Amino acid sequence: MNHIHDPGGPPDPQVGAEPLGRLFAVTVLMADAMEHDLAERGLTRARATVLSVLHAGGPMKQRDLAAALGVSPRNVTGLLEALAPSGLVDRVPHPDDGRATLVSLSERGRRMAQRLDADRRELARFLFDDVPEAELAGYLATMDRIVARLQSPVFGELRRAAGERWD
Amino acid sequence: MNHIHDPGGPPDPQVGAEPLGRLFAVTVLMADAMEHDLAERGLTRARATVLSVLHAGGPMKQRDLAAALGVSPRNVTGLLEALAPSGLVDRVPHPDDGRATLVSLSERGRRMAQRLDADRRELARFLFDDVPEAELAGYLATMDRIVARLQSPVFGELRRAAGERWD
DNA sequence: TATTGTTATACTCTATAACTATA
DNA sequence: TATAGTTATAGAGTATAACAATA
Repeated sequence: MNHIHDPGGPPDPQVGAEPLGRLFAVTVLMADAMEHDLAERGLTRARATVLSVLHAGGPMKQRDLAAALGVSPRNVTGLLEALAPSGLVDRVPHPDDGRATLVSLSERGRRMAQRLDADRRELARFLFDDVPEAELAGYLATMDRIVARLQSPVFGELRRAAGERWD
Repeated sequence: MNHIHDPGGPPDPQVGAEPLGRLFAVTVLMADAMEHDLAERGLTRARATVLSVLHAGGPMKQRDLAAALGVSPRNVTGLLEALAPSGLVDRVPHPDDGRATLVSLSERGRRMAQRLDADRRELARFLFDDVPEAELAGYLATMDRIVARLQSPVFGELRRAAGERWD
C-alpha cells in the first residue's frame, strides 16, 4: 500500500527534502483514500473523472470528452463501455453529425456525480476546517508557488539540463 | 494531460474546496513531471521505486521487496523482468535459502538510484528554496495536519458513514 | 479529403490461484 | 506442511495504427 520512496526510514537532511517529502506523503495517502472510496461506489479514478467532466460540461461528443480528459479517443470508448453496465451514462447518435456520438449523464449518473461532489466537500472540510488562518495562508501561498514553478518555462529548462547532464 | 476535475472552470465557493483544489492541482502537475522525467531515464514510477527501495534497503529477497513495495510477489517478478534488460538489477540464488532469490542493484543500478536522488534534491531546491520562512512553516504544519487526519481512525469512520449514507 | 469512433494490437501495473522446488 | 517464486489468467488504464462511416 505504501509506494513512497522513504517509508519512515532514516531522515535525510537534504535541503528542501523535508517539504517535498511532506508532499509525497500527502499525495500517496490521498490517492489511496480516494481510490478506496471510489471503489465503494463501484468506480475507478478514470471513470469518476468521466462523470465529473460530463457533470461540469454537460453532454458532449466523445471527441470532446477525450480532449477534456486528456486521453485518446480510443480510451474514451473503453471508459464508456466500462461505465455502461452501471447505467450512469447515456450514448445517443449526435443529432447534427452522423459520425459522432453524444454522451451524457443519466439520472443515476447525475446523482452519482453530485454524491462525488458532496464527498469532496466533506473531505475538504475534514482536512482544512480547523486549520488556523495563519497556517492556511502559508499553505496556500506555497502551493500556488509550486504550481507556478511547475508550469514555468524555467522548469522545462531545468529538466532538460538534468537530462543532458547524464546522457 | 489535465486529469483534474475542474480544469480552470468557474470557481466554486465551497468551504475548504480551495485548499483541496490546490492539493489536486499540485498532485497532477507533480505526477506528470515525474513520469515524464523518469521516462527520459527509461524508467516508470513502479520501476524507479524498485531501485529506490533496493538503494535504501540493500540486497533483499523478492518476498521482502514485495512487502517493501506493498505489491504482490508476482508483481515483483514482472517488475524485475522489466528492469532486467537495462542491467540495473542483479538476481542471484539466495546463499542460505534455495527457494529464494537475492535481488540487488548492479553498479549501473546504484548510479541510477543516486541520479534519481540527485533529481529529487534538485526538484526540492527548485520548488522550496526561496519560500519565505513564515509561509513554509504554515505549509509544513498544514501538510502534517493532513497526514495526521488521513491516518486517524476518525477518517475511517467518516468514510464508513459516507458509504452507508448512500447504500 | 478530413473527421468520428471503432477494431486490432500492445505495454504497464496490478491481482489471485495453482503449481514447482525447497525448507 | 509452509514458504519462495513462477506460470496462468484477468482486469484497468493507456497508446498508436488501420479502417468504416459520414461530412
